[in-house]
Amino acid sequence: MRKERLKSYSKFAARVYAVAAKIPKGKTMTYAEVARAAGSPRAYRAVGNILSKNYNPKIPCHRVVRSDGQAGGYNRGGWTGKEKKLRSEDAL
DNA sequence: CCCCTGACACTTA
DNA sequence: ATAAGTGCCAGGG
Repeated sequence: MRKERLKSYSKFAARVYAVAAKIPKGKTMTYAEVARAAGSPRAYRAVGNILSKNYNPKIPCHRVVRSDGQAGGYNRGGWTGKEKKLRSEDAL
């Protein structure tokens, strides 16, 4: 049984969710930007970590990309074929 | 408190 | 351009 995440996330995590959910359509944010908006510009690592542990359906993780502009991992490595094309143009 | 893990970023070879 | 190493931060056990 996987660990139940419940709402045990800290303020930082909640901030990350808020920021990620705020990403407008046709736009992409890097983990660094999200971490910065979350309050810790150096916590881009924690952002990815929390995002992966606490995945929300309202959080378009595929819009969150790396500094290279390359997407990281959606759904813990589970990409949907359509999403792949979508994130190519980002729902353009 | 200590150790491990993780969907990153940056530098050097 | 690619690979490997290092540094950063937060969460969970």
